[in-house]
Amino acid sequence: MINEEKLHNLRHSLAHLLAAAVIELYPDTKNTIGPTIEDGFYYDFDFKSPISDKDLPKIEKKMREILKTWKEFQGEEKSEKEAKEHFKKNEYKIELIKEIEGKKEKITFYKSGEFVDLCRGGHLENPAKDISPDAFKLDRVAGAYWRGDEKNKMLTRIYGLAFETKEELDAYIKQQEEAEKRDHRKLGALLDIFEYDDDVGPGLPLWLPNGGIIIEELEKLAKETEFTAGYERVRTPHIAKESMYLKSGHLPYYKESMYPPIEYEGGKYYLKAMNCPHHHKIFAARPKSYRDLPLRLAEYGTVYRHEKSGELFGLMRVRMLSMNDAHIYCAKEQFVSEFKAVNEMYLKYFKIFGIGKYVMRFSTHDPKELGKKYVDEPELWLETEKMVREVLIESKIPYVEVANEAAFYGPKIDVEVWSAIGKEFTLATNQVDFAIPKRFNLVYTDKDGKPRTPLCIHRAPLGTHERFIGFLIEHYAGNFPLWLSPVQVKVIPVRMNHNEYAKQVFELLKENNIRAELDDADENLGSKVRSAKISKIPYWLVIGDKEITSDKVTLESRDAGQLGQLSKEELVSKLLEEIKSKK
RNA sequence: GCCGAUAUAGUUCAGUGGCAGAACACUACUUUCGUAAAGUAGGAACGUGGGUUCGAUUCCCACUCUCGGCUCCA
Repeated sequence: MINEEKLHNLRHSLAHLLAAAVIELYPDTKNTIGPTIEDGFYYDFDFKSPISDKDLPKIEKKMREILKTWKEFQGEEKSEKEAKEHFKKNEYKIELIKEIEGKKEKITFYKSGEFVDLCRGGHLENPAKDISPDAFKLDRVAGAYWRGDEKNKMLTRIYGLAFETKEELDAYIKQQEEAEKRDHRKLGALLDIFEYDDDVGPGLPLWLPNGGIIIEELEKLAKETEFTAGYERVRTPHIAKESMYLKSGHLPYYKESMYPPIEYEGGKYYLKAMNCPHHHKIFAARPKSYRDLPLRLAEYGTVYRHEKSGELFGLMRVRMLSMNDAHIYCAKEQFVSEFKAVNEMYLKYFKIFGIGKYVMRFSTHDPKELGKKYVDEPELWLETEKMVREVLIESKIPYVEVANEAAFYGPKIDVEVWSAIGKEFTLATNQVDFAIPKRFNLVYTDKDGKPRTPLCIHRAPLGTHERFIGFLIEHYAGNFPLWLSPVQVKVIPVRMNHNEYAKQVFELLKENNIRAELDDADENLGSKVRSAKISKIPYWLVIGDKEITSDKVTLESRDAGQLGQLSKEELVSKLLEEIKSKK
């Protein structure tokens, strides 16, 4: 088994090799940086004329040629002057050299064959011997901004896959192909869950009936859970006047991702991109006492965000989102227990859905950005961040803390998950807001008769329908548990003359609110079973002479195979029990 | 938004400067069948707008959508 450092060195050496091959084939190209990544390496270049993935085989061939001549890596320390002289035509390297110099670190060059690069080291001793020429593959070409900043020039990034052996590379490629099969975009079409239409617009999904059922079930779960937890449901309009977003302070921070306003009778109306201000207005609609707190206002609120065209991705990144939103208004003393209760709700949901692989990301502010990216309340930032951190530690929830990623109005905790093809997404969010209630002059009368401003917790444990269902499709690979399955049972008569009895069973299931479908097509049994399996339906019933004679049904399961004969009553109670258990 | 790629029936994929092909799905008929595809027939497509050409789905240009990334995000 190769150790991590060796694999890193292998990939890092290959990045050098890629740069060497590119420079040899395209001599006027400027090479920039080339780190290793999870499955290989990449290198960013500034090409004089653009290249495409059609050029990769040629580059790959050149790499293999050069590899034979690379018997060692020689490191050498250079002065700033020598380094700048060597890279005088490459402004990117000059920038890096200045940076290294600024940090008072050593400048080192590494040379293999004819190729020299600015590098801090970490290579194989003998690339020609230690790199298997068929265990790497140039994967794709992509654009990437210099230093990851969209204000900078766009460079051309070449990605490569690299492993110790060809077998590992092949296994990795195979595994990626398997993962693509559970891609929610593919399964979403196969299972008739959602669709896009050019006339409706990009990022605006149409939920087909099967998607509609999943949405209804999720909302039912949320409504029941929130009712028990003391939330109250509200409803708010989809548009609002500009003045509200000016008051909330959202407009300067959010204008880019809001749809342009509708001008009407001299006023500007915006499509809402968040529900918070509307809920704040509901808080303000009646005078509040400390006895009204905590006040928990919930709504599956639909919002519109004009995400950049290149950012759209299946159901995971869309322009219309229905959010499992709620705002909890509480006194400072109530904050910890409320925040804890919200966390517990998250964990309860994750248990229901069997979500185990996620990261809790605690995002805090950056004092340097106060007044710019974040509201200028240095003490409140520190105070609320401390409270959140303590709740996390006390609840023993593993988390990572990242600075400079908070919302503009307070710290937040995001739940990060990965899509089938490896993209990272925030599935759910839980945010503290100490700023906007003040801007809206939200107050309650405290015990001492004085007005006080409440804290606000924004929370959306089920995220948005779009992203959550996109995630669930991949999480279950389309094999939804019974309670979420659009079709729960398919009734399959063996021959046409069994249709009548099958229809009776079908009606019985429907009377019990079980989502059944009757397949009375003039087809043979094998073909009907096949279509039930392809649609990933959790249960089907086979009805033929045997069943009619015994007045029973034969139950079969997608996950557990043949379950034998049951009476109709047993069938209904078994299914209802499983639906109720949400297993 | 930026860099690169793609676009042919509902889906997966062929193909061509001169009448557009398959499989599955769909519809009808035949068949009446016990566990992942019965048979026959039929309807159904070259993303949009320009250009080159006697003629463009094919070549060129622009746009749009989608895909792979970057940036951003629930």
